[in-house]
Amino acid sequence: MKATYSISELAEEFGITTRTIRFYEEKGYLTPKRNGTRRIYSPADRTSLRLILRGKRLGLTLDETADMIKMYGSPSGNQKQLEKFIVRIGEKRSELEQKRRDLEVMLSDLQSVEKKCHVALAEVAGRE
Amino acid sequence: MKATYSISELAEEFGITTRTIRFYEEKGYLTPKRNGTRRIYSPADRTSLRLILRGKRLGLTLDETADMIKMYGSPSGNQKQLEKFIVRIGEKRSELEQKRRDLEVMLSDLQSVEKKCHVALAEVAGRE
DNA sequence: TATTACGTTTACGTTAACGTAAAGTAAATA
DNA sequence: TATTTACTTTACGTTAACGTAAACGTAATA
Repeated sequence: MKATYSISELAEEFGITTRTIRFYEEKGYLTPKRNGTRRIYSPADRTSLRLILRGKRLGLTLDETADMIKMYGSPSGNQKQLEKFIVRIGEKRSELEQKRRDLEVMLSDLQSVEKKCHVALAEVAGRE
Repeated sequence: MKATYSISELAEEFGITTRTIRFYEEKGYLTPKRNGTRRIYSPADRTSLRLILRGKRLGLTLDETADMIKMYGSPSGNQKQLEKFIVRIGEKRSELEQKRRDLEVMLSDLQSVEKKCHVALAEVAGRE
């Protein structure tokens, strides 16, 4: 497990451009250390980046993803704050569960189309 | 089951604006009939809209979703076309399965945070 | 030592997916 | 008949998430 990463290493690993990584920093979603003028990324930075890209794949905005990343910190605060926080978690969860339902439907639709395809293929093959 | 819908009926049902629906038509993703100048939506149009919004929730672009909708038609063509089509379906499926894995991870992360919250709550409650 | 590789900042450009506003039509209702 | 109510077209505006290009710095290599 490497201790630090350059910007182009991360860009290559995740299949994105360095511009994208700098953009995330510009917007405050990443805060790498510097060696002189060069950016130095820690494993924690790398993890943040991974989470950002995961959120992106699921159609979350950067703000939404940043919100989720914040949630991952260990929960603190008084009773009221904790209770509010639990409510927020519940809201996020139902969003994600909706997405999961959408996914299941799409996947099963795809599967049924694939079956039809194989039937049609057998049709064609049977005619030669 | 209604036979036709007005634009505002659909907008209200799906929680979007009429502008959004007109935009989808402008881009060719919907093609309602007309009664004079008024748009008349069939149940099939409504289904298309539902699929578009489902894709949107999952972070698909309109083009990607339109592609998927096209796939849902009954498959036709010669052997080569069918085989190519099956490959495309497989690609789409692995995309969606990646999304599903992402979702599962996020959901389980959320759940573990929620547990921590309840522990913290018990802590606080035990102190009064 | 020249040049290649990798990095930097600054700044304007682009695209998708709508928002918003203006100005008009057409049917239903007071 | 006057006025809502619902709908229309046209057109410019906005935001997120980067792309692209210019001009420059620095460190390793030929």
